[in-house]
Amino acid sequence: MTASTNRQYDIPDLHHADSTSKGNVKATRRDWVLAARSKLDTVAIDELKILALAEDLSVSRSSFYWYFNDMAELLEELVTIWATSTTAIVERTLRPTANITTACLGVFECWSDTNLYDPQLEFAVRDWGRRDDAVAARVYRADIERLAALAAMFEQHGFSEADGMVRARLLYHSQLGYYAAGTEEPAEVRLMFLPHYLAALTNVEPSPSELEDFANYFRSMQFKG
Amino acid sequence: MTASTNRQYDIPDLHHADSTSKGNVKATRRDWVLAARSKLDTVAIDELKILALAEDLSVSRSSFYWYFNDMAELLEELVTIWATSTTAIVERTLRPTANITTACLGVFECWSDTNLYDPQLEFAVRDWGRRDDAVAARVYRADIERLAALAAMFEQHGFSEADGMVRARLLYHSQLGYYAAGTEEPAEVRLMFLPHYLAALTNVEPSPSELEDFANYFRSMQFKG
DNA sequence: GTCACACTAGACACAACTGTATAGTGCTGC
DNA sequence: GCAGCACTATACAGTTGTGTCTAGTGTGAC
Repeated sequence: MTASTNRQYDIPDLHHADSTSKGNVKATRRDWVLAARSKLDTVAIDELKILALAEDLSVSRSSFYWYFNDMAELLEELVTIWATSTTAIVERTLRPTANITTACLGVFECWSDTNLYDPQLEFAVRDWGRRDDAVAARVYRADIERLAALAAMFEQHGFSEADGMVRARLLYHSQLGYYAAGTEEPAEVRLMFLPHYLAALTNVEPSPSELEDFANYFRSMQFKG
Repeated sequence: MTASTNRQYDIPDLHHADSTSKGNVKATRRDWVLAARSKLDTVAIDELKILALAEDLSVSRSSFYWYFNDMAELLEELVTIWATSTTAIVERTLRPTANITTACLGVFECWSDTNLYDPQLEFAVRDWGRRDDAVAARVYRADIERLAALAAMFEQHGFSEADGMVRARLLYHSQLGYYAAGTEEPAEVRLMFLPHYLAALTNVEPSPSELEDFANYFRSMQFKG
């Protein structure tokens, strides 16, 4: 392979507007990653083409090979980014909460914020896993971890082990299924269904103030893109 | 991975064992379709290659062009096959049933039988829809139709319109999510969770005899693979 | 000002795949 | 037993993608 591994970049949070104004730079490593992510709405993750990304960035292909050895390296970075969503979910299941309703609403925050959980990337990786065993194993572990965390959350609020697991699955799988179906609804429609969802999931009627708090949070997120 | 696949199979509805024993025939149109379907575990539907299928069938590419104008025509056939699953689901929601539990169990029959509902094909088409608008529109209509049928089923058993819709979504989306997560569990494990699922979905405890009947049906299906 | 560094352009060789054109090949029916 | 239909093999030209190599180019440091 090429020896072009001179990087100073550090993607991790992918923030900070590029201060890389030095040299003859047209596309940064981060630009390539972002170009890849935004291509996922028209191309499967394992069918991303260097040429196509180069055209999107108005740069020649050779720029790519400066930052990455090959496409596999870029894809690895995408999967790494995807993996952070598991942390976000698990973190919320561990928050101390007054009741199961607010506990669930805490998790729902993830589905409100594409910085925490990006459905497009989620399904891109998941689809890839359906064809690639190594990716499938990582997706599998993530699912196990998420479900275990959610089940523990239900148990924490008095549900039996089996019942907690089923409700964890209902919550998680129905959310996955919601995105799998590609449902796109206005925020207000989603909020309208919310109390019924919560009631079915928790067996407890949510209180108006709980709903109100979440609705405010949810609406505020819609504007941040 | 050899291609010595002398099949006698019969997966979907397109039946009738090929009486085409005439002439110099090595691969029938149906063989091409089946080869495509069985490739979906390693290749995205819109990335199927004629060359690869030909190798699987131990036949030259030109055979393909005798049966199809191009790959688009084969894919159209796959989507047509996929579409039959909607009919299977809707048909079951319309069956007269004594209570909501048996009504749900009727629908669950679809998830037990890959002739009625093939998760692999389902997600292959769905993934494709995520990148192709025309396919997305067909998937969207199928989801609407399935959800409306399920919601009507709940309403038929006394649920309010909003509650029926939410429970229809929970049932359908959680099933989609279950497959999206690629969960593979032994039949007995799935049956163990079943009563809890039903209770959460319907708000009614299922009776032992209802569970028993379904378990027998479900187990019998596992061997037909 | 000029030099080195960090990056980029363009060209080349190669591989995979598509669609078409042409020349078979082996049952089946008569 | 042979004519013809239904299908198949092989060859060719064209497209799209990859990875590598070599020769740049603009900017900041000195």
